[in-house]
Amino acid sequence: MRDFSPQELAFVQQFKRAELSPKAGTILFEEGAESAHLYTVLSGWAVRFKEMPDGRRQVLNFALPGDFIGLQGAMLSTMQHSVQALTDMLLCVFPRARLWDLYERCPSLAFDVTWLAARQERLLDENLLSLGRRSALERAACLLLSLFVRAERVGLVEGNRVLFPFTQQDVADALGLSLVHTNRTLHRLARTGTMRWRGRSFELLDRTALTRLAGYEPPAWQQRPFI
Amino acid sequence: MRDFSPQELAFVQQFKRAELSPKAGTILFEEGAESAHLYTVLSGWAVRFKEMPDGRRQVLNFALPGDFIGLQGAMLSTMQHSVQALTDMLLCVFPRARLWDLYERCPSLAFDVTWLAARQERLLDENLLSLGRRSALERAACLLLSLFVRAERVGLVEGNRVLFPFTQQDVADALGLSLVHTNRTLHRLARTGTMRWRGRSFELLDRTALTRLAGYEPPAWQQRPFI
DNA sequence: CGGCGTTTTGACAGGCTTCAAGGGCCGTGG
DNA sequence: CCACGGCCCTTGAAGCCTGTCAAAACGCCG
Repeated sequence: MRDFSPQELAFVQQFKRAELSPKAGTILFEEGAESAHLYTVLSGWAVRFKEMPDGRRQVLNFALPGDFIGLQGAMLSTMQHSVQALTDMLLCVFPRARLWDLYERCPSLAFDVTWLAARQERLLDENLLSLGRRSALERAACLLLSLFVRAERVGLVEGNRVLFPFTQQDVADALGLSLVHTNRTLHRLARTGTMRWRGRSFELLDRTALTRLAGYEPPAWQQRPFI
Repeated sequence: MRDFSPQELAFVQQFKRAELSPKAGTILFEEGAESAHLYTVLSGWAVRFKEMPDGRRQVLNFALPGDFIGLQGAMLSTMQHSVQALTDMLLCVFPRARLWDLYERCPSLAFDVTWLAARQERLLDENLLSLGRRSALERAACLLLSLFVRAERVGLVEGNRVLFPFTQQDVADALGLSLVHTNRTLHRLARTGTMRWRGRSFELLDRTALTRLAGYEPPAWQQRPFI
């Protein structure tokens, strides 16, 4: 993510008790449960989502390498959302109990944690705008573009292709649409010639046009500044 | 919010350079601008919202006493949303440039900042579920109930009444609905006998029933734990 | 080859939006 | 004191976007 000072590095090493390699499909956190630690995603994709008693499901967002998961649970006792691995993953485990130590002994890392939280909040804001005010087509364009850009940042894009490890059902749950309508919308989007998505492989054909369709200002993807 | 240690108190005093008393309607932050400081709400209400070029507007959430505003701007350079005062307010000003000092010199307060960010994120998650998966009636019930509970926490409720300082247009923009449909929905909700909202005065008549209508688990409003 | 999860397509119903206009409240000014 | 304008709330009607129901096609894997 960024260069660490030797001191920070030592500290991270000390915490980095373990790594975890959950298989695709593994539930990493379950709504309502207490979480003993939080994770940094080293590789792989995950979904963060909520479910209602009657089965309705909303995807809150996706987690990619470099993202934190479980911070909410660590700060506020129980988790109020679930997280599931979409691919095989590699996670860096961070014991929740030692979060306070981190704040006391390594303020620069504490700052990073808050920075990640703020970045996450910005993503959620953007999604909120989508669900509340964008049409189905705009939403789809917006989501796919956003995921593409994020994937690009962490080097998951080759040429103009990414492997999207989720189904149309996942996309539907992220867009707040029905599966059927999501399918039709994706086809409509494909017919604009701005992108292609067959199987699991997504291809960006015309970034400017897709951006315009999304009503989307590509959000100059902030890098963590050096304080 | 909680009891401070003398040390923390001294630190806060030192930062608390100024208070600000914006009038209702004042824009506190503007989308796209750099922000020089962030605020803690001491009293009054504000809206956090985003706007699209064509005028569509989505309110992201409301800020009440005890909430932070502007953290995103402080951590990630430019603001990507606007904030407007709904009432006359009293704000505690915190210079952005000194945020880092706080992390270095007062970890317990730094921890609080992150805690607030996590709480905020949880609110956004809940809203996301509303916009994506709840019907208009459920959304309205959910929002009103959530605002009532938050107002209750900070002592703004008398008996079972609160003063909601926003218009139906604001609610519509929060729910992601049109003004017309929001109006109809609010009437439909009133007809269930679970609440009343005339003028600016909101009255909760049947909390359990309204909760059920919202498909809402009242989210045990976490207090900040003593580490 | 059979089975299951995913994607696709069609038809129809309905929730929500849009357009339009009227009503109520309140502060301002003549 | 009353007329006026502005903002907010309310109500009606028409139509579109999106949801639901249903079924078939596809692709993958055992």
